[in-house]
Amino acid sequence: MPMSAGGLRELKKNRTRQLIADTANALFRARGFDEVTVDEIAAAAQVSKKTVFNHFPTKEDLVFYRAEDREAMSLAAVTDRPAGFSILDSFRALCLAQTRFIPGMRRDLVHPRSFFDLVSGNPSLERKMHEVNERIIRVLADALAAEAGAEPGDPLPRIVASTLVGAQRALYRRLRQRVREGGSDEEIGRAHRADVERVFGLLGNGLGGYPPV
Amino acid sequence: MPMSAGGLRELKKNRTRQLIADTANALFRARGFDEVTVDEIAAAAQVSKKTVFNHFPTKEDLVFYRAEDREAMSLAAVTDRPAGFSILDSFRALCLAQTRFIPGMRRDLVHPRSFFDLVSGNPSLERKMHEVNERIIRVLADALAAEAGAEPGDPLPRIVASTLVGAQRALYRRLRQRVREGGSDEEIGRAHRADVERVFGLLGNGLGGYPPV
DNA sequence: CCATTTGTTACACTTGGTGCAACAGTACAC
DNA sequence: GTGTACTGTTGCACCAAGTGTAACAAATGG
Repeated sequence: MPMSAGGLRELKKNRTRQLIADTANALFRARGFDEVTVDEIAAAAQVSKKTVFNHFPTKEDLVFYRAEDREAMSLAAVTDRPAGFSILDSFRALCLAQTRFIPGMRRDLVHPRSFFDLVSGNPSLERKMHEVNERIIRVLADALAAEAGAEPGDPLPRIVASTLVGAQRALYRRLRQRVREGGSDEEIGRAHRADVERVFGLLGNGLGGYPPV
Repeated sequence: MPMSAGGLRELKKNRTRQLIADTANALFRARGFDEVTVDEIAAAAQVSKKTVFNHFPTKEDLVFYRAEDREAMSLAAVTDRPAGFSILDSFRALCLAQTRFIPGMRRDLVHPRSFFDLVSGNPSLERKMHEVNERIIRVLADALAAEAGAEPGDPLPRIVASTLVGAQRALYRRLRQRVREGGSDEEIGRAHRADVERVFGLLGNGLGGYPPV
């Protein structure tokens, strides 16, 4: 009989998975994505190459293996929102809360190769990132369609989803840029909140007036 | 001395390029993307494998080698619009004009493997498509930022660009779906125009009220 | 006709990724 | 405990995408 969780087998499997991911990312950060081969990763993690690919279907997945978190958060902003909150409100709240990533961003920036540096400038990793993004949009769009009771094929849910995720991403990027440029948490937080209000002001009132004359 | 165009060498080069692309796409349509190797393409086009990769950096580029067209069209909607037209107006016009793709869609649908079938369901091609898309968004965002006189790092142009391109894509998909479901050009055109108005109505008036209660 | 440029080729090589059969440790039933 | 089914890991052979390089051949310009 199969057992789903809690067993010793499951535990070891997860350990192996984590070990592989950690080993790989340490190597990537030290030397860059393309400069590390899967054979090396396997050797460093003392595991066979086949095992690496058993856990991660592609080399890129070794970098993005936590992408589900972001997906879950975006989705929760839709499904678990308090009564009276519009979806736009929820996403605004989600974006305002991005300031909690500031410490992590600061930590990331001291690395010789930040996570961002790793991804940006590497075509295959950028592709993978867009893929992850697109998946989030799709999931969100489905949730929106369900809530709106949209008929199948209705393009609106997808457009709204793509807009919201796009806004979230752009604001995240902007925030990281602000952190990179320096300043206290308070200053950055204030500026970020202003960004969020500006963006959601536009989204709330319509794009027709953009750019302003 | 180098010569940019018109020479015999240039001509032959373009011929080779076209030949390779045509041969490849014919094979892809006949048997599917993964079921055709680059070696086969090279053999069928009577060209060396290296030559294929000289013209197209990746196998996926053989499918998307016309992507620049879409990019140019989206960009023109911003830069070449008549006075008094907002960007939103231009994109609405661009989306309304999508009905001109209906004949092409009809032709595509009779193929054993339509272009859409080729891409959808193939992870690497989907990734490539998202990459192309993201590039269009970036180019458009830059144009928007320039026009709006936005300061560097401003997230707004990117968000607007991502929304507009997302809308364009979703409406295109919807249109193709309508074509697939059948109906006269008039019926489909009418339905499409209604879709466009609905979408741009929402974008013009703000997303706050979505979904309606 | 000669010299230069440049697209094409052959070939060896690296690397990501798969399929398969064998192996080893875990789970479980008795 | 012991046997047995399950499942994660392994080694290995193999495929295909993509690169580097040096040689080749056609076009260009003088």
